[in-house]
Amino acid sequence: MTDQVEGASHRPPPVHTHPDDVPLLTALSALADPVRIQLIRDLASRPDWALSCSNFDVPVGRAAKSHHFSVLRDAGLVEQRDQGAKRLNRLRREEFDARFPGLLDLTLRPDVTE
Amino acid sequence: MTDQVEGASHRPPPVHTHPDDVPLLTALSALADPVRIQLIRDLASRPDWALSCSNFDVPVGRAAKSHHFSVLRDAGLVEQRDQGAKRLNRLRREEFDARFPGLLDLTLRPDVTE
DNA sequence: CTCAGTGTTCGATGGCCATCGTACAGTGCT
DNA sequence: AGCACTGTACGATGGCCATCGAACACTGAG
Repeated sequence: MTDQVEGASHRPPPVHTHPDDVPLLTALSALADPVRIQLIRDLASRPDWALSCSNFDVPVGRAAKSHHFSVLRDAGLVEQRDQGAKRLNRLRREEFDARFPGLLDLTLRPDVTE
Repeated sequence: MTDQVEGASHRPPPVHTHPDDVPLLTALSALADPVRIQLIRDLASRPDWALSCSNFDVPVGRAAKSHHFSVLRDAGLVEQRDQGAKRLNRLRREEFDARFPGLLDLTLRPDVTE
């Protein structure tokens, strides 16, 4: 029925951590990984909620990918929303930037990769 | 004689990497460590060349400390200069900030530690 | 209901890294 | 020369983490 009101989701929604509750060390550790940097950049190149987890092109299996998204959620970098079987993603640009000014911009700059 | 000209140092000078040659991932990995963050903060709280390696109050032995300074050098964060038996340190504020704007400021902010 | 697709969880594994103790090399002082 | 101090190099160790395969749960479609 494509019902938006009677959600009745029989699946635990993803647990999020707000950037304001994230220690600096956690944020830096989350960003200090090539796969996660790639995920963030891919995410930034598309509109919010445009990509589900399986749409990301990274050289790891589903299990590892799921793990990486968990790390990104805990670091306040990514928000997830369930829609059907898919789990849609959004980069928490403004909130994360308010907590760690400039850090996300730095990560998204293509020239610092060398 | 406390000669400044006839240095004749029989010791290999420390190898440095300029921040411009440092990939983002290297910089983030270097900063994603509690001991190194402490070293950087201690360094920032004193004038340039004021501290030798042994002066830092970090809960690790000499060997580990030496390793950490090596990592910081490779990440373009610290410059070292030999003076006698001591090895003096300087935080490469401007150069590093030119390459990764805001990253060092973020690391030095005391409130993001939580 | 069955099936294909999506994502999480679990246990196991391999590798990287922070740390330590020790030995060693310079340096300056007596 | 002898000594105390500073820092590095080396080998070993322990722990953490990224990854995988497999099993499982949920979803929407046929």
